[in-house]
Amino acid sequence: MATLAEVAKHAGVSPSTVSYVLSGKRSISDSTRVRVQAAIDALGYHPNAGARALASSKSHIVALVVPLRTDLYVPVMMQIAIAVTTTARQYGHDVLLITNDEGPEGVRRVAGSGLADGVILMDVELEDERVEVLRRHGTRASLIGLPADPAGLSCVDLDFAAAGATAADHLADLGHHEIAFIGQSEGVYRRHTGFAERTLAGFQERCQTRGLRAVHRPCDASFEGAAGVLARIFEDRPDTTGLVVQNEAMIAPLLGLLRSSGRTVPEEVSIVAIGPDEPVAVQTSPRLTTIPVPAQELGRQAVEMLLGPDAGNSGVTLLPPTLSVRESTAPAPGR
Amino acid sequence: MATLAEVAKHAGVSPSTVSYVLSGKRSISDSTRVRVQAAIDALGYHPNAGARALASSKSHIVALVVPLRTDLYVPVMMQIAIAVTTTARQYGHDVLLITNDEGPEGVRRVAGSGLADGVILMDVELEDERVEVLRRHGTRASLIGLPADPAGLSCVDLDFAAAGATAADHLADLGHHEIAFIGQSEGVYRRHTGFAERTLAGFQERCQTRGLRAVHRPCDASFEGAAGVLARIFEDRPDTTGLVVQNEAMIAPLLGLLRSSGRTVPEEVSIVAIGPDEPVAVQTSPRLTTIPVPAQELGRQAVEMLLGPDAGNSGVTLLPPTLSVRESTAPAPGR
DNA sequence: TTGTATGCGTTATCAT
DNA sequence: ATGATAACGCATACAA
Repeated sequence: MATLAEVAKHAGVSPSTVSYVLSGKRSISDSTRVRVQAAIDALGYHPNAGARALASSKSHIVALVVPLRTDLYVPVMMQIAIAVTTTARQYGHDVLLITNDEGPEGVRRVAGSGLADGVILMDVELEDERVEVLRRHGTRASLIGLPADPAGLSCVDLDFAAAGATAADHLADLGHHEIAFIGQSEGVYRRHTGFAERTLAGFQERCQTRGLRAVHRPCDASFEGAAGVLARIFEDRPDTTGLVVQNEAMIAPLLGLLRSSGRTVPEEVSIVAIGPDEPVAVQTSPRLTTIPVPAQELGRQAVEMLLGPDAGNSGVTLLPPTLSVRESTAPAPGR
Repeated sequence: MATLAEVAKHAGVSPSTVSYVLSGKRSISDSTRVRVQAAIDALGYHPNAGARALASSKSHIVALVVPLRTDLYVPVMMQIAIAVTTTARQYGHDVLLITNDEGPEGVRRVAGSGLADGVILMDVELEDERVEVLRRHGTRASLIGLPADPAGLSCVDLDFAAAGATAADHLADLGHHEIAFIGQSEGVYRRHTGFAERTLAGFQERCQTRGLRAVHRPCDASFEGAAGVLARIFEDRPDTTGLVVQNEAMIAPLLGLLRSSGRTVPEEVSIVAIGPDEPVAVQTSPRLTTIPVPAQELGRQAVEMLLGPDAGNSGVTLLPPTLSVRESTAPAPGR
């Protein structure tokens, strides 16, 4: 591995000149720049990451902390992770993957060792130990999701409350009166996962203002779970004509169950899905009306908050939900 | 940030002693070890990653190169990524995420800069430029998947040929005669993606020995794709009673289509799925008979080959397929 | 516009 | 069993 010093010798300049050619932090005459560049190419020089990190006390690495739970939908995480990685590259940074089985200790480790310049937290909980570690440590961080107290932090998330409200509105506009919210598994609510609670709150509030009768049913990620929930809904409230589903894994089973129970979508039952657009919504029949979670945008903005032009400005960014009307929603029957 | 030198002063020992307490590379009297440890705790010392990497020329980081294509099933990658990360941690390593949009250059970057000690390649193609970069560079690497020439490389993969054969066997054992293989999208085969070709080859060969009539149909990841393929299969060969599906995203649509076209599973049509077990197979109705891709095991072994006790031994590890018989396969009708 | 010299925090070699 | 100290490769403040 060639070193900067060797490049300098080869080009007949001083080491600092080579360094400045690389960093562009001071002006270099064209002639020497060319010579240096030639030497770099000739020797196949690559700056040593460790040395660079030591000298500049910047690792050019951001840590991405991902949950390893299986009860939240995986493609969203993957999309976020990829968006984070590609965006970080645009700022000359790499991404270190930290799984949450290390807990807060993982965050302490990467922050304390200077391994990462900044940390991105996914799947933030309302009271999150990792956030405390970051605060104490003074590490630059950005969160995807909202903790109970976001003071001094950079956070970005979908405005799930608005998403819930939008779903209710859409069904109300179509003349539905009895609707049901099929949510995540109970554990998610028990952990007080922010996004789930906010969606539900926004949904319920809007149902009230619009005069809709609504029920909430958590749903385990299994065929039985879906079957049980669905049966219960139509037993308790046979006149239910609208479903809001925030449980992407259950979309396919749900559609199958509705079909085999003889309820047509959207003629008899309308469905609005809150979740990832990509894999599921467009592969179903009928195609789903959705309020997509903008995974890519979340990842991008998280990095932007960390490394972008006005990094350091703490604050909460709530992305407005969008409604993609497809084929799974229609006017309520008998209207 | 406390430094090693400060810890040394605080403990009244020399810097090297502290270093050796940390690394355990030479014997230390209990008394000083305790004093040093106390100083470490008192100052909240964490070794600086950059300095450590510079001095030891080991970053304790492995790079994981993930594809960003959307036509291969995402959960498998996520499972592999997580397995890689947790296993790497057991060896005291972290994982750097590299997306394949950087191409071979990304590999060159992390290897050349010493950012990573080793590289794990996912979604390896038969002729893979990245492999050449690694070879030239002499970087330690392990591949998940098989290149055309694996000489000198550590590779691990599911034995997809055996998997294809196992699927054929299972259907043959059940008395099926006309069967169809629903594969990945055409692009995957055009790129000569190893696993797809090997599965198909193993399948076709075994069909021949067992006297089965078989057709292969690539399938795009869309509802229309599934519908078209299915229609074509039953038009060309109305007596088809067995389906082998290696396209996890299409499982749900396929089941839906079969149901709405009045073909019952498994009474009239049997289905064997080759793909991830977790999310899809157990959420369907009926539950799918599968030959699972052991994502976790693949990730674990890839790390093991890189960092484990006998790392450096190049060689190809083909994991034997397993067959999970569930509810989607039954004896051929009329037997 | 370019060169010189020092320091970054560890590891590891050589002493003792 | 422990201490001194020279690398490690680069960035940057200071000179010229």
